[in-house]
Amino acid sequence: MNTFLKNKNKNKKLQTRLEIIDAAIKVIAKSGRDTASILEITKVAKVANGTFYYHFKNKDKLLDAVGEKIISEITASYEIEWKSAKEDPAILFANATKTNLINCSQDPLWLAVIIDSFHTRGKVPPILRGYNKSLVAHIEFGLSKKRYDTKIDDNLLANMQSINRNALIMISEGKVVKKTIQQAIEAKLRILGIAPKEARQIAI
Amino acid sequence: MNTFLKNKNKNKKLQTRLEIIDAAIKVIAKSGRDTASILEITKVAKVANGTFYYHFKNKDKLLDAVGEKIISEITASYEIEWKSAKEDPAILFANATKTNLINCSQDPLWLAVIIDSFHTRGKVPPILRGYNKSLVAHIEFGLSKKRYDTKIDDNLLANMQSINRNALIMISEGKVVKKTIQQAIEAKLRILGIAPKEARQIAI
DNA sequence: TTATAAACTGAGAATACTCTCAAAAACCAT
DNA sequence: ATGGTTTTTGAGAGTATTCTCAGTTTATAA
Repeated sequence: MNTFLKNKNKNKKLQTRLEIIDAAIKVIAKSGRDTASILEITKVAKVANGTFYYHFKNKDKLLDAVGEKIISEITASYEIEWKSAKEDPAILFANATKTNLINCSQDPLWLAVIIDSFHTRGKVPPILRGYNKSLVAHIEFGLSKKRYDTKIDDNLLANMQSINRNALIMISEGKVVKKTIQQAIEAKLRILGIAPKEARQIAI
Repeated sequence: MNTFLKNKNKNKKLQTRLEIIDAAIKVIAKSGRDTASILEITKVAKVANGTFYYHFKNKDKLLDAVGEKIISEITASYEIEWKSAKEDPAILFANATKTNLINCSQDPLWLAVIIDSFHTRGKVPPILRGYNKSLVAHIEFGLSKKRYDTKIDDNLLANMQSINRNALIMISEGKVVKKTIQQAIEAKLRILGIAPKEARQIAI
């Protein structure tokens, strides 16, 4: 069998795989990761139950794939030049938060899955894994410029993530996106040690 | 049958009920609300599976009872005079937060159950229900004294709760209690609009 | 001691879910 | 068309869970 055939088959296989992932996103958005069943996902994807197990070893692997898909969609056109030394770190950070929250809010289904991924015991889902690294870099940049008054530790990072999460929940419940994002930015900057009034200025 | 007998029987019934609730707390602390099974709970409580259904209509009712038990334990000796008009609202709020977090940390099992109760989709568990009311009262008091710079809304309350939750998670993971509580207080005051340095002073 | 109501028991019915596997279908180079 | 390979199918084995219920045990008033 030549390469062409192999690619043909690969594409077919890939397409079914993607259909299953899309169905999973729908079902997870509705019922949450834990309650979502393979049976319902395959029903939505219109494939047989066994097909699922041809494509994924188990439910965990599917959840990884779902997380990776959403991450890649969200971060696709998402690059912040936080290194540009001239800019105010607080403003860079505000912009990054805004971009991030807007990207997450693009699709109600992603929003639901991302929020669901915060409700996690144990293993951190892939959706959340990459986030801390860039967050730390941002905050370190601000600290190096003496812009913030805080220390970086797990507690701080958790609080930053929680503020994002709460903003996303508000958005998913129908609150005005722009105002909600402003509130999130203001809260985060205040925790970092920006003066209350200035934090509000930057957030607007 | 006279009252005495009825009371005797009631006590016996009550005791079994309490044993089931205690077992439930152990199992939920280990596996979380969703994964905890009646079967395992009755095994830990050393009663037959059927006994559970003699005492509780279903798992939901048990979870309510667990929440109520923990709440009542935590709030037993817990009364803050936030009305005392002479005091600084920020200091009162700091003390309330401290008391609350310390109370929650008394027992690792409660801690685990309370943290688990934050990981919730849908219906708010009873453990969390009462909290917002006193939180709002505190913040309103501070606003009336022009001490804070913020507005009260769902987002603010959610952020306050999240900071508590993150502190409890840190404590349950072995972080130093005192320092963790200080960080939580500092973060909450900063979000409310207290100047960064002053927030740290109050938190210490 | 006995009668009676409350409390408890555990087998099993009903349901739901994950995952396997032998067989069928689809695909495509020849 | 043929044949070999990949992909899909769905029945069902295995497991786990919730909840019911007919029958047993326990406590105690009389």
